[in-house]
Parts: sequence; structure tokens; C-alpha cells
Amino acid sequence: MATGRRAEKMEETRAALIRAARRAFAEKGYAAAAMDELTAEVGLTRGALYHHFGDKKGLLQAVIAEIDAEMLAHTARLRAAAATPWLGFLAEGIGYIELALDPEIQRIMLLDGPAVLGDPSRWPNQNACLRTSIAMVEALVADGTLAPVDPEAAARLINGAALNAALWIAASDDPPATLARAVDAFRRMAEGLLAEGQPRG
Amino acid sequence: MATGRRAEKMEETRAALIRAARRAFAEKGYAAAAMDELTAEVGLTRGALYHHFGDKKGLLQAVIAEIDAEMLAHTARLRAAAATPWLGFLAEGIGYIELALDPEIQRIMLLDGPAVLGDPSRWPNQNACLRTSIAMVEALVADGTLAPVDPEAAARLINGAALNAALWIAASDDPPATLARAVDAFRRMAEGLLAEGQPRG
DNA sequence: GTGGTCGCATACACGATGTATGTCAACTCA
DNA sequence: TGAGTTGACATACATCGTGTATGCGACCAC
Repeated sequence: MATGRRAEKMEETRAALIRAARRAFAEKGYAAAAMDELTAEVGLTRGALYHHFGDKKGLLQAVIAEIDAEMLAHTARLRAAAATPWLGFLAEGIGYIELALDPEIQRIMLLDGPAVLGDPSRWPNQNACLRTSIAMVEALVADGTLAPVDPEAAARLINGAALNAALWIAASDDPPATLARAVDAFRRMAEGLLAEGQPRG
Repeated sequence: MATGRRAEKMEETRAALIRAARRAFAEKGYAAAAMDELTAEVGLTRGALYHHFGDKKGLLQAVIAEIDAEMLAHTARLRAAAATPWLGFLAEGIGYIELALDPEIQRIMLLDGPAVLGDPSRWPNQNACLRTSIAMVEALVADGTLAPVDPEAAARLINGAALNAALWIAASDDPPATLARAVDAFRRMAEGLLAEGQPRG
């Protein structure tokens, strides 16, 4: 499609607004981020913002969608690089923990996002990520690697554990050391889902 | 101590404000709860509020401290009623999941609280709860029930898994059924921490 | 009973969101 | 190609909510 000069510029301002919002939300938090500052930073006014995103919440949604897509792509790469499905599953969880070390992700995705937009498992992208996790657990249960556990429940618990670990690590004094402790415990817990007699990975 | 008429009345208004805030925060969320309404509901004005709690955040802290104390007392009861330390540990986690079915706890403790006050593991009461969990894991590791895992890491991951499970259950269409699925998966994951040869039950 | 303290109300300043309206450049079509 | 239309964005305003400074009145000490 021949995107005219018009549409092209428009996409540019959308991107600029989202970029500025990511910075502002990450640094000051959603509530304390003023839209006037945000927009002025990229040479616009709130008019542009309300035109493109409807309201402040809409801007946050756009920001979250972008970050979420990046996270999804990252964990998918880790999973694909693993030797076995089970190791892929572990790698995905551990990668998720590492990702959440980023202050931007913590503040926007883990703290403000849920408070403003509600339960993250209802977000479209998170749902996609979760669905792949569920599918993996299903496959691992089917081939006998995992005990007959409810796939969605297992995927969500693993996710929750990883998420909380990330918050802990981020708030700790020595993140790398804490990361190591968390990853070890995470691996053990996940191994609790393995079927009897399966090698512990 | 002879609490005079004065101090007595003051405690009463503090309690009334906290009560009203619990309702308002739970129903509308922290950001959307207006202090004017809150206080008018119990026949006061914002003056009382700022006098007692400093600012809106201070009120939220007081509310959270109260709820947190209730949760702590509840899980402690469950733990004490269990037959063995290991079963007590499980009961505590499962009890935590059940507690979080309460919409008030979800909204205030799991969504708005972290966004406004930051990482919950830094809250004084949560810290107390976590410390007892860590102590339990330490004891279970010492007596050989659990594998030699980092106590704090294990406690935090278990906590995170339970917390996320609660959010999931709450958002589900059939909470009781979802609760059953979550509890089963939770038990299995926790059992991953058991030492080799320990009975799973 | 008089001065002081303190719980709480009143009044105001400030900032932030959202909306209604205006404007000007870019595209359409005869 | 130029008049009309659309739409991206700016401007101006209405509204509301927090926080603070100030004031009042009841209780307590002496």
C-alpha cells in the first residue's frame, strides 16, 4: 500500500509519543507522568495525544503492547534455542525473570499496568504468551515428560513465580547474586511438575 | 493507660476513615476514589483525613497494614492447625490463594498497593509474613524434608506462584473450579522442593 | 477560668485530565 | 489546477481532585 506523506508522518508522531511515554512512565510512574510534559518533549501538545490514543489509559495500552511484543519475541527466541522442549520451557521462565530486571518493565508492566488496566492475563499479548506456555505444558504432559497436571494452572503458576522472582531480584542489593538464587529455586520448583522417573534436566 | 475521652474519639474516627477507605479503594480503585466522598460518608471532611494520615498515600498504607495483619493472622492459624511442618507450609500457601479470592484484597493488596507503594516485599507486614515462611523453609531444609534450596528464594517463589494463582482464579468464570486446578498444580510445584525420597503428601 | 493544645472544618491555590473548537496542510476530484 | 473536504494537531476552557494554610471550638492543665 502506498502510504502517502500524510500517513507516514502520522505513524512517526505515534511512535514519538509512545517513545516519550515509555520514558516518562518508566521514570515517574503512570500517575505522576503529566501529558503536557510528555508531548512537549517531542514538540507536540496534548491535542495530538488525545487524537491518537483517546485518553491517558489508551496511551498506556499502546506502550504496554509494544513492550509486551518485545518480551514475547525475546522469550520465543530463548525457547527456540533450547535443546529439548523441557529445557525450552525452563529457559523461557528463566528468561522472563531476567527480562524483568529492566526497571522500565518492572514499573510499567508489573506495577502500573495491572493497577490501571487490570489483570494482565486479560491483556491480548500476555494472553498470547500464556497460550504458548500452555501449549508447551500440554505437549510435555502428552509426551510423558510432565506429570498429568492442568496445563493452564501449571503455566500460570510458573509465570507467577518467575514474575515475583523478578521483582525480588530488582529490589535486592545484589541483583546478579539474587538472580542465581532465584533461578536455582525456580528450576527445582518447576521440576516438581516432572513425571516420576524423568531426568531432572 | 487511661485513654481520655479525647484519644478515644480520635481512635474512633481513625477507624471510621480506614473503614470507609477500604470500601472506596476496593470498589473504585485507589486512583478513582475521591477523598471528599470518602470522608463525607462517615460525616467528616478531608481535614480529618490529612490530619491523621498526612496524605492519600498514608491512608492507603494504613488500610494495607490492617488488611495485611488480618491475612497474616489467618495464614498463621492455618499453619498451626496442620499436622506436620510440611503440611503447614502447604496449607499456608493454599490459604493465601484462597484469601486472595476476596475482591477487596485483590484490588487493594495486589493491584493498587504495589503500584502506589512499590514492591510489597518491602512492606513491614508482608516482610513479617515472608520471614515466617523463610523460617519454615529453613527448618524443613534442616530436618531433611526439603532439598538444600535457598530458603528465601523458595519462599518468595512459592509466594509469587500463590499470588498469581489468586489473580487468575479471581478473574476466571468459575472460581471454585479454577481454585481446584490451581491448588493441584501448586501442590505439585511445591513438592519439587522436597528432598529425594521424601513422601509427597 | 484562662491559656494552650489538638482534632477537625473551611477556604484557597495549583495542577492535571478531558473536551469542544479552531486552523492549516494534504489529498480528492472535476 | 484549484476549490472543497478531510483529518492531524493546537488552543482554550470546564471540571475536578489533591494538598496546604488558616480558623474555630472543645478538652485539659494549673
